[in-house]
Amino acid sequence: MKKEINITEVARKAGVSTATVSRVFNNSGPVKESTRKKIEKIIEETGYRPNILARELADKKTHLIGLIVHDMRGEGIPRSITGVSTVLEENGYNLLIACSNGNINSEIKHFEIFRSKRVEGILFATKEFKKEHRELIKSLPIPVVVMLQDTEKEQISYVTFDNYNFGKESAQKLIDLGHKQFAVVGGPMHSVNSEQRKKGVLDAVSENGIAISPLLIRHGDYSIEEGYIQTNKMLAAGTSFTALIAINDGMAIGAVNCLQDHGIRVPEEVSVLGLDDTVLAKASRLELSGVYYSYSELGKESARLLLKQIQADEFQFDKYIVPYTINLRESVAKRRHV
Amino acid sequence: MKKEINITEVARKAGVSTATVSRVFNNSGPVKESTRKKIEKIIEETGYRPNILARELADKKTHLIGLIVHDMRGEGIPRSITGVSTVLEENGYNLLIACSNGNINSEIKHFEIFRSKRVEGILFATKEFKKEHRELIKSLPIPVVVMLQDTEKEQISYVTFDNYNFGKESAQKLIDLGHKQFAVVGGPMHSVNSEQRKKGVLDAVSENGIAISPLLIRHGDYSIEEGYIQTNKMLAAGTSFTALIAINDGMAIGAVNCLQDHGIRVPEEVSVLGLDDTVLAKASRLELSGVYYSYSELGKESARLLLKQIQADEFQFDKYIVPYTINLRESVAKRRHV
DNA sequence: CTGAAAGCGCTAACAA
DNA sequence: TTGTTAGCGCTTTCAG
Repeated sequence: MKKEINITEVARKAGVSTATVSRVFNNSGPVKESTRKKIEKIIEETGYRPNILARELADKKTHLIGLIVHDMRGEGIPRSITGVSTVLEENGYNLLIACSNGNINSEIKHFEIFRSKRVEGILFATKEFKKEHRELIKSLPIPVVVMLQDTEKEQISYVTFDNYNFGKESAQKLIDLGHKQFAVVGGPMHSVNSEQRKKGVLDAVSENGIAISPLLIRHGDYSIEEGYIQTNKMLAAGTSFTALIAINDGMAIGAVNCLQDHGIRVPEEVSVLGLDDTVLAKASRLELSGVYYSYSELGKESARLLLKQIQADEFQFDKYIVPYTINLRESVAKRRHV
Repeated sequence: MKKEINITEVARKAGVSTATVSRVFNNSGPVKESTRKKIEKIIEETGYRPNILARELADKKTHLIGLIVHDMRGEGIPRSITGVSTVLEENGYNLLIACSNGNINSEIKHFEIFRSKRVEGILFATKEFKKEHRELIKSLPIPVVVMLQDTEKEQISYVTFDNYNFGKESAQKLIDLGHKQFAVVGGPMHSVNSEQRKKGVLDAVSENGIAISPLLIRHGDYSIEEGYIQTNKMLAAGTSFTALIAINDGMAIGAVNCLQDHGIRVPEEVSVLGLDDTVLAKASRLELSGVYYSYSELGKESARLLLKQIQADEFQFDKYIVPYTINLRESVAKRRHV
């Protein structure tokens, strides 16, 4: 195993001082052309690479950002990470990643490790934002930006999607198409994002003076299977509906499958819309309607917000809401037989 | 912005030397109970966290692993990363990630950066393994493990799937079901993984004395759309087939869609198999057959291999082939009308 | 049981 | 144009 060579070694071989080598490497001062050449030759020959740690220790800048995520399955987070990575690279920062698997102890541990590693800021995505998180983050001497959660009331900087509003606007679109009987398949009730979307939907509905049966509000775990199961239960309930909104596209697919298995035509009899628009939407035969929001953009903005705070050397509360687009496709139609 | 406090500061406040504080923090030497208590109190009060950089500089161990990937869309790589992350965490290592977007200059740059950051080893996933990669890696003073590529002939350690064999075995299964007329939708021809799978399929076919028309060997970019388009072209060619193998499940879905649009029943008239088994396979109405291999396992094994080399302090060539399972489901049937 | 001091590799201020 | 030196924060002998 070859060893890395250090600056002293290079200096010795070149018969100069370390300061001169440093000047050559960083172009940080005048060096006579001949000595520069000589040193460059040695660097070339030895394959010398400065030990950045030493430099970082000296000027107390690591150019390191820590990212803690709870899960990397699903297409959202990886795309966000790509966005983060892009912006960091443009700014000469590196990315330290930890995956907590939703375990709060693991999250806390990684905040600690990252702090010890002297990252200059932390990006944090968790399933559920708890009091412990708030306290931990408030006690940190470096800025933190929360991703995919609304931490407005904790006054911690965040970047997220406009869950409430696109939920509301989506429902309004269906209402505008004449729909009056709704069914909703929400996500897990402890998920803030899912609940916000659901609230948007329900608010739109009630603001239009439409009632919705509690039997037609169900919850699933985002999977295709659950979409199927919950839709099945709603059909069994016997209360009819002409529009179904699922909190994500996986469950929307399950819903379509279930409806079709019951001989119910989509969209002629029931329109289906997912509040989400991932690769899954494209896999289904029927072109599924959905709401698109860019995870990559979310990652980029999160990184930008964080770098801004690092550069400003202060943590002002800040936030960014990523825009969305509602894509109505095959699975949605005007209500018939009005 | 609060500042991080250092060991000297703690020592001063406690009225002891830095050596003693260090001993307390690391439990690395005898300390009188009363002084220990005193120091622990100060640590608690000040929230002191040692600067790991300094420690790392001192003992030349960063406990850092670098990971360079070309792309994080798709479900494979993120799952691999999770696997890597799990193993590294168990072993007290941290993960530095860079996304190259398949750009070779970016890849090289990150090898450089990681080396300067004194990572102890590098995991590398790229689309196409080039001569430049080989040379760069051979010149590095730290071990590298290549993921998702067979770098046997370059004698660089790697972890990958058994592409050739599962391609071959899958085709054999269909042959055993009586199929004699095959169609194949391969991936991009420059993709080694895809070509290996294809070769496996073709070898199985020819070893069984079956001929396959060149018109029924096509290539697509892995997307559902391309699966559709290429299948369409094969149907247009007029040569009939009873079994279609797509190099991944996305294209298999496209193929199924296309066949059904032509009124061809799956699997009654044509069996369809994807050499891949992701979330997409589950999204299709028809239960798609596929080959499953664990990306998470791939990540874990890659990390283990790398750590082993780091600990052994030598780069012996090593490799690991992740096992697979062939899952025949609804989309595959015995050949009828034999 | 505790402290003084050297050293990890590099940068930057100050001299020469 | 170049070298000397101090110092970044920590660990680790070596003395006491």
